[in-house]
Amino acid sequence: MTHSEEDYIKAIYHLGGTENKRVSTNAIAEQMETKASSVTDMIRKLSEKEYVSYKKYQGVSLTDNGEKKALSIVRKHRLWEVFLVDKLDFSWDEVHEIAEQLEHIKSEKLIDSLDKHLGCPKFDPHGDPIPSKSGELTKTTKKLLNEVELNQTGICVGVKDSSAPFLKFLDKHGIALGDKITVLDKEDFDGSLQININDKSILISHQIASNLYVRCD
Amino acid sequence: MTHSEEDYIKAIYHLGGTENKRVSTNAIAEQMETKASSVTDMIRKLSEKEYVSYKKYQGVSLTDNGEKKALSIVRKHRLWEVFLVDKLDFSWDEVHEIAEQLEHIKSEKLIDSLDKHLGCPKFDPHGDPIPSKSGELTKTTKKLLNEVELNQTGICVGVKDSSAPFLKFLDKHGIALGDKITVLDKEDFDGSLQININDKSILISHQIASNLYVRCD
DNA sequence: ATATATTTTTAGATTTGTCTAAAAATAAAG
DNA sequence: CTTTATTTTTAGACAAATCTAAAAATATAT
Repeated sequence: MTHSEEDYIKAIYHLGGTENKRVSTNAIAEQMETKASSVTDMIRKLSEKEYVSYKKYQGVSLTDNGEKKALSIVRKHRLWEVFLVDKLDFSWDEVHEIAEQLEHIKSEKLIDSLDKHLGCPKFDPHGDPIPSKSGELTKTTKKLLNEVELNQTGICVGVKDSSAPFLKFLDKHGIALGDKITVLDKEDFDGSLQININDKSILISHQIASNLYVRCD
Repeated sequence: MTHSEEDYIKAIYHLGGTENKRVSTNAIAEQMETKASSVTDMIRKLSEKEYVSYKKYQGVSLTDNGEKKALSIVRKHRLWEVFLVDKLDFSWDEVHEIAEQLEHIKSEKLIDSLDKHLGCPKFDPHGDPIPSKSGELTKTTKKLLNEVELNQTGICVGVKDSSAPFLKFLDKHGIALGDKITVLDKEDFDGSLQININDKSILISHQIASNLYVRCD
């Protein structure tokens, strides 16, 4: 399987082109920053190889085989992200591009060993689940902090707004990736939240809360 | 710089096509398991990009720029080999193929971090020196054990014969990669060697000695 | 429902890296 | 110093992945 074929499979997967949902040619073209005509060509090839089911003008969806392939690529991508953050001290927002390259390295033993070396992590640095070797996904929803219910606890796994000012704000108030956050109170008036983080209780605005992703297992 | 271009540069480097020594088209073709005509084409391109100096029918040699590039690729290759052996518990004879893929990953920060993470190693698992970031090579000769002088000490860094029987022999007699070996005596009669290894003194045949590489710093 | 707009596909061209087969240059041998 | 053999280069073709421009199918709007 080609580097490029893998990229297409992954794109279709991320657009949700699985379990009977069909994905349009244009959507894939946009996702991959290429032209629709190129997409049609590649889809033809993937269809012949039975990674996708394709009907002219009706879009594509992954076959079982294609989805398995997609999950294996996603697994590699996310494991490498964990490696970069946990072992090489990259910050979670600079690993994507490199993982995009590393995910194409071909060696089953390499991925198995890497997985063990990292302690078989279940989530990547952005809080997204890592598919198991057999392709199972831990189905946990990552949600915005303002959607978390009262007295529930979540782990901070990412940001929606990744602008420098926002990241600086988080840094200043001691909110970091991996921190455990409990929602103590919700103000009806302006939607601001009283939260517990690192054994301190602080008040944060709705705008902050609606840009912070947490995972509640 | 393309994946393929990098492969050619590396091949020329390994054939010694540096410092005024020219390498023949056929030699490159053989090394890369491709055809001479393909080599000519690629050499043209590399010549235009000034990575090699090329005169028709006279072979090629790397320019300063090309050599720098080659050293950077070799550096990546060998650092990844160390990673695979030291961190992922690969054995030193199964890492080459994977490192061949990993050496093409593009990220300066990645290699710098990897280097630090591994403790800035000076040699790869085969005993070959790892070029520094600026392209300097520790010039130590790796030699066969039977070429080591009396009372000199070397570190076991590889084998010439990598057949299963030989590796089994080494295992059985407790000779492993990284072991310190001192040559205590040489028998004129049959060339066998009395060596000290792991605080034990043993006698090994010339045939064994002439298939074991050591590094004497 | 018919005209218009959008999406998707086709047809033909391009680039990269490769190949085969034939021609040209160099090296080796008598 | 010719003739033969080897090496290297050219010429032309091919597969992969892409693009542009035009045609075909589908969707939208009045």
